[in-house]
Amino acid sequence: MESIQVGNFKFSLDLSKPLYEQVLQHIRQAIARGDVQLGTKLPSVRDLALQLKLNPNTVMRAYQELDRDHLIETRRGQGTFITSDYETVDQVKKALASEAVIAFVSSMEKLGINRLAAETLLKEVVWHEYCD
Amino acid sequence: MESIQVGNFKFSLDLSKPLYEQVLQHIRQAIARGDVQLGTKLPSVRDLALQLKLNPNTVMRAYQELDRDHLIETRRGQGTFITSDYETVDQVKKALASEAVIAFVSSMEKLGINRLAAETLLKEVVWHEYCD
Amino acid sequence: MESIQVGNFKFSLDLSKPLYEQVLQHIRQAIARGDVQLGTKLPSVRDLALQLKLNPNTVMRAYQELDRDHLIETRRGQGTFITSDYETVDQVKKALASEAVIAFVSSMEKLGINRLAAETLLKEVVWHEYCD
Amino acid sequence: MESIQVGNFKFSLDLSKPLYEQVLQHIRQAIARGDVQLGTKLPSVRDLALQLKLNPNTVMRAYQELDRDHLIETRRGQGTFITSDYETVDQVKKALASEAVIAFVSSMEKLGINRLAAETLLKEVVWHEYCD
DNA sequence: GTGGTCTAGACCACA
DNA sequence: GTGGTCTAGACCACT
Repeated sequence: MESIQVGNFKFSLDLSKPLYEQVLQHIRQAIARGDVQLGTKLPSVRDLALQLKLNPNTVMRAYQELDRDHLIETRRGQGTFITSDYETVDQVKKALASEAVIAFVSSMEKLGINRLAAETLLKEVVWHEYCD
Repeated sequence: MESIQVGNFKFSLDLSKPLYEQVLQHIRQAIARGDVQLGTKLPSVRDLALQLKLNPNTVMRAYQELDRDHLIETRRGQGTFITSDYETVDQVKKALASEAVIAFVSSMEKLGINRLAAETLLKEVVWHEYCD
Repeated sequence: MESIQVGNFKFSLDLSKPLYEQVLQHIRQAIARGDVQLGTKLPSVRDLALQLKLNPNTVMRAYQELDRDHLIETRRGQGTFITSDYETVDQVKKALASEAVIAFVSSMEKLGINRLAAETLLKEVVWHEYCD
Repeated sequence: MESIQVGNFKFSLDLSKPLYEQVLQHIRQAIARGDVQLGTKLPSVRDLALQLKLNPNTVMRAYQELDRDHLIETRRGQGTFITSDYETVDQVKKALASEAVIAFVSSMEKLGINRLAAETLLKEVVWHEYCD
């Protein structure tokens, strides 16, 4: 799993998920995390595809989906830009966070792990992470 | 999303993921949760397929993947049985739990949400759940 | 994999191969190895099935195949007996041995392992076995 | 038993074992033997199926099992490739070789053939092979 | 009766 | 174009 830096974005792609989805997620997370300034220009589809060694269609699809969520906007002849609307970014961030939380709680329930045990597990992981 | 009860198993299938995987997960979770007794016979491939309105091959694939993880074992001409080895079950349960925890923590990190904020989110969800 | 002693025969059954074949092999090997005296009476089908917790049909099939090779013979109303013909036993033994040798050499060839390397591997295994 | 050449692979299929397993083994052995270069593209599922006169599903199953062992990797929409990781190949090769050796030694023991006699048999076979 | 293999053919997602 | 999933239905081996 190689990691490639393009502008302010860091991409690491593997085969476990669709490539367009991974590209999409990396960009979305960078925006949500605040790693990139709102209103900034994104690399062109062709450029990013070249650097990530991907088919332009793959990058295009990632951009399209981000556009659909209004996280980025394409201006004819000028390129693709990150939205300037903080509200949108915040909403997306909250939605993603909420999704992750729900997925986690749901997993614990499906495995029959109660809240206390789940919290213990969480602490263990956080603890291990600090060891790295 | 209809829910179907077969023996001690409850299945609810949708189209978001491969059917065989959903069947697999339901059975695996039931075993991990301790809902079914170890060593018990599973419904036959044909039987489960009939009740879930699936093709036998789809059910079979779920069974085969569980077999590879040693959570179930197939005895020629007799049927398919849940493993009697508690160790295996426990390991699988721990692996699944750990996977979920790591996915959650990773999501939070990718979104730039720190531990405190993450915990707050978790509590909110639990609170909402009680409302349902 | 539990091991069960019945008369002079030791059976250890698993799920990797057909049960009737495993029963057949255990008996055949015991005869080839000289562990049981020629002309001796075998346990009855019902008896062996009971002790091995198998379906009588399974044991029956094993006996039938051994009968086909004239390694055992069933005498109406008296039971099943190991052949008294040493020639037959010797031929079967040689055939099985030859089969094993050919399988081994074939495997090595298919993996592109030459004779020298194969011999080295063989010695390693034998050496490890002595450690046990 | 006809033999079919496809790219750098030679397939000869019979009815003694599942077809998907034979396909799997031929590819695995070719990789272990070093007959094909690591990182190379395999024939597409449909293509190989066509040439071997098999159903695509049969070929796919062979590919999937090889994928699980990390001997090959499938890249969405692009095709199936032999792993580039020499380590994995080497491990698999060693495992297969070891398996064959153990099977052989075990057979000899079960037949009550001692080491010296086994070595004699081995030499005979090699001798016969040169006659062919 | 059980599971396992195989075929034929449809439909989908991805690049 | 690629692989992945699913169905329908046949046939086989084992118990």
